[in-house]
Amino acid sequence: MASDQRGRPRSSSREALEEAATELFLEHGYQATTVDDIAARAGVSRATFFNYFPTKSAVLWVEVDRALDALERALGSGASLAESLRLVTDALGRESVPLIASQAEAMNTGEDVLAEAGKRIIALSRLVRGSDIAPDLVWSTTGAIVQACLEWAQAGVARQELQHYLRAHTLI
Amino acid sequence: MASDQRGRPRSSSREALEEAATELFLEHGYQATTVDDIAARAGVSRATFFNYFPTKSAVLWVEVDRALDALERALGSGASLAESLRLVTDALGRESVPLIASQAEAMNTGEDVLAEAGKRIIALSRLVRGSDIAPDLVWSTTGAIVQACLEWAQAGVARQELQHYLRAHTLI
DNA sequence: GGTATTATTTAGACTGAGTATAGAAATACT
DNA sequence: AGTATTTCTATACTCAGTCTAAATAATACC
Repeated sequence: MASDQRGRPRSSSREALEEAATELFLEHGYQATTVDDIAARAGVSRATFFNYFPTKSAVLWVEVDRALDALERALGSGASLAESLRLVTDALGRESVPLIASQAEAMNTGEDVLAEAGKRIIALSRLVRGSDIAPDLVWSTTGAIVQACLEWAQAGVARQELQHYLRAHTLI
Repeated sequence: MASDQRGRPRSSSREALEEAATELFLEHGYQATTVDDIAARAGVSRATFFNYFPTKSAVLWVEVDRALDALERALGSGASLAESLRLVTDALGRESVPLIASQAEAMNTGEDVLAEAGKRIIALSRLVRGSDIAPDLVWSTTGAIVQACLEWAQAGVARQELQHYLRAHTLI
């Protein structure tokens, strides 16, 4: 197996699965692609898929989940929400728009992917609740963050950094 | 309550299913209850359950979905968001808190119910987007509505009408 | 080299949600 | 009565996700 070559362990199976899933989602749509299909194209077994991803949809959300984890860590170290958002978005390139945001349409995603989006929004709201934001502003703040991220993700060639959209909503 | 032994139960299957599901969710938790269990207690077949509810979790959300439908109708008739919210909440009694909101904890609901909550939030955001609200305020407005509804649902004996909480967030 | 240890992968069986369909049973309508 | 329509059921199916136990790496250590 691959040892950690720089910081985190690199698994070729994981990468192969991510790649195979992305291809198949774009080729045949999210619904029409089964976990078996993904594993087959990646050249591993079905069981291996679930070694690396808890659910089929998780492949679509790796970047988002990583960002949420980073935000949680930042908040955990005592930073304010605004500071934490700055921190997390600093580490984000202008072009690293999550796959799910840029390709959702092409993948013909349906209700289940929608539900997954909702899960992340709720997870975000929990982080906001645990931050320095006043309790009665938790959800409007959560909504504003979602809004900023969507504007960023859906922007075309004129896309600016995520921080710009957060600033426009006076979040940072 | 049990129905008569011979022939079909007088009450509609739908009501029997709703009741059976609620009981079982409270008795054994949401996860531990299968659709088979619900159908068995309701005295109907599993297939009948899916005649009335698209998913197992839908039983928990009937009131919420009804409210969302009402909001959609109100907006469809040209009313502003504030007016529509007033309209819908007028038809809501002070005590008719959705089952899911008041009993979620007792039902030991997990990730899937969370995902269902997220679906409704996204559905709400779509309605807001189709209303008179400015595009860049869609999500913060959505968040504020969610906040108000949660405060209402989670209020104890001192609960006031939903309109009170919406007003506190300057939504109506 | 060889051997123990550990990480990774695998097959396979299982549960349970959700879908599809065709037919049976109840109800409504005339 | 008979017929149409709705409601219900049996059954078989797909697929996601869980679990277990074993096989196959890869690595560490001697």
